[in-house]
Formats: sequence, C-alpha cells, structure tokens
Amino acid sequence: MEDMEALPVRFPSRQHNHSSCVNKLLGDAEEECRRQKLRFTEHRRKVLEIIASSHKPLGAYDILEQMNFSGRRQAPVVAYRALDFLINLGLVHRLNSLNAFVACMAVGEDHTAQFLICRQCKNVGELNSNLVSERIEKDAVEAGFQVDQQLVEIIGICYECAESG
Amino acid sequence: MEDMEALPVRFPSRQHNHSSCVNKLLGDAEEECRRQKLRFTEHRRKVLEIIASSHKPLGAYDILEQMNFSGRRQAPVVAYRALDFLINLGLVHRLNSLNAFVACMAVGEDHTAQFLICRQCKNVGELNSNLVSERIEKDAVEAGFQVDQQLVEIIGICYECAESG
DNA sequence: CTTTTAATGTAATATCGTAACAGTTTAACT
DNA sequence: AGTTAAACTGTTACGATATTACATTAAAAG
Repeated sequence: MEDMEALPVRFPSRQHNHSSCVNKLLGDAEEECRRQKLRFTEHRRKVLEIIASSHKPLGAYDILEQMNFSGRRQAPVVAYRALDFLINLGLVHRLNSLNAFVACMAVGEDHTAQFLICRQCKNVGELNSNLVSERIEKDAVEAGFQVDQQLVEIIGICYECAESG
Repeated sequence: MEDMEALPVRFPSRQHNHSSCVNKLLGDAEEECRRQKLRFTEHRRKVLEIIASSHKPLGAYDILEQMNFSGRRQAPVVAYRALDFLINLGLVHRLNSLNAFVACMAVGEDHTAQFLICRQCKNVGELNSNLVSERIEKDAVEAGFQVDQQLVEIIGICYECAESG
C-alpha cells in the first residue's frame, strides 16, 4: 500500500474533509459553465452540492429529499434534469449497478473512470486507470467493435473496511 | 478483422441460428442443476428459453409478457425469481446500463465477461478477455481495493452495423 | 410418513425515471 | 430598449422497474 498513489485512485478516507472538496467542485462547475456559456442555475448548484457532500452514492429521490428548501417538495423531474446536465458536464457520474449518483473526483482531467464500490461502507472511489481503459478499447476493437463509452463498476471491499475487519 | 477469434469474443452474427444455442443452453442448465442438485423448474426453463431465444437484451417485463402460457399473466416477481436463479447459476447476465438480461454465451468456461452493447442493432456480444479482467483486478488491488465482482459494459457499434453504414 | 426446505401464487407497494405542455427567464439580435 | 429564439422551470400525470410479505403447495431428507 505504500505507493497507492502510483495509480491515480481517489478513495475517500475516513478523516476526509468534505467541505473543501464541495467548494472545489462548485468552483470547477462555475468555471466550466462560464467557459462553455452554460447556466449554472440554482437547481444545478444545489444538486451538485448535495452530491458532492456525500461520497456515498445518492439516488435521485435521496437528492430530491434534500432539495426542499422553501418547504416544498420538488417533482422528480427537477432532480433528473439537473443530474443530466451535471453528468454531461462530467461533474457527476451515474452508477448503473446502484441507480445512484456520485460527484466526479477528477474534474477536468480528461479521465476515463472505473468505479470502486465498497459493499460494506458504501463509499465509492474512482480508479482512473488508463491501462484499464486502453485494454478494453484495444480488445474491443480487435473483436471488431467500435467503442463509444465504457462502464466499469468494481464491487468489493475498500482498504479501510478490510483493515478494520 | 482476420484474427477476430484470437480473442474469445461472441457476437451473434446475422445468419446465426438461434435454436441450436437455445438447446445447448437448456442442456447445460439441466446438467448444471443435476450436478448441483438444484431444481430446474418450469418457470426457470421457460425464462431461460425466452432469454436464449433473443440476442437482444430483454427486460423483465418483456420476459413476463412471453410467459403467459395458460393465458394468464404472471406477476413480476415470478420473472425476477427465475432470473435471480439463472444469474446465480451463471446462465444469464444482467446488463445494468439497460436494466435487461441476456443469456450467457460461454457457459461453464469459468469466464469473466465484458459486454459489447451495439447501440444501433441492440445486439449484445460477450467479450471474454482475461487481459481486461486481470488488468482491472491488478489496478484495483494496487489501489487497496479487494475485488469481488466486475461489471464491464462497453457501448458502441458492432462490426456488422459499422460495415453496413 | 413426517419434518424441513424450497418453490409458487397472489396482492400490494416501493423505487426509479420520463412525457407532455404551458409558462417564465435569459441571451442574442436588431 | 424591443423583439425573437432558446433555454430553463413548474406541474401533472404516468410508465417502467423491482421488492416485500405472507399464505400455500411441492419436493427432498430423515
């Protein structure tokens, strides 16, 4: 484990400080929207904030529950619209095996992501292994398949959970 | 494309004969159930038959629709129970990105599968690349993660669709 | 032949996601 | 500024996917 950082992996440690990464992500979002002349509206900001504040994946309806500022419950479509926007921007990822969403941990790094999903603590890490994505691309092409998108979700036990029994 | 079979890939070609692979799969299922002393009941047989007869992924409710022998419509849970059984046996795979199910194309070969999903013809192929699975395993372990299960879904265009425009 | 385990039948409900359309805000262009 | 086009929002309704719970029946094990 000494050179865990040899591979670009982001797994949230337990003493991890959320607020700093929330702020970072909001900043990145603002900047990216300015650059692409897109609107970073209140819903979008709020949804990103909610997702970024949790390293555990959140379902759309979990997010929705946290959106009732003004005491009023929003319609599901409100959350889904914001999520679509954020996913297209690369700020949020969807985990297909969980029907849930997590904030991107490597914004703007032009990364291909594989997700490490701990089935014990439910935290999700992002493995950014070009070796994996290149291997997939290569083997698929060799099989005559033209790759548009890769979805890689790895389920298991994270380092901290393995340590603590 | 000459040595497409260098990699163990199964993508159903257009002139592919379904009935033979349906029979093969049913036979494999029977044998496997005998070996493991499990019951290959009517529902389970029927669901496997339905899935195996299609190389396009089927949703649970698509399957359900084809289950009304006796004219009566079955409850969803009937399909899901049979699907769970078949998945545990390794005879059926679930595609998380589609909420759909396909028959396994490499039964009993102790394979790790990656799925090639053609977004044009909707056919699904199975890429059985140990290089991919080993790369994932290796990089995840290096990142301190203990892997239980890999879900790899590759979305793109298959060879035949690419050829025909 | 009875006990236990596995599978089924059935109803209800939970969870996840989208369609459609009217109204409003923002940006872009005279 | 005033007009138009595009993007976003609000709201209702609905569609699609999946599970819980519990009573009943069938099969296997002793």
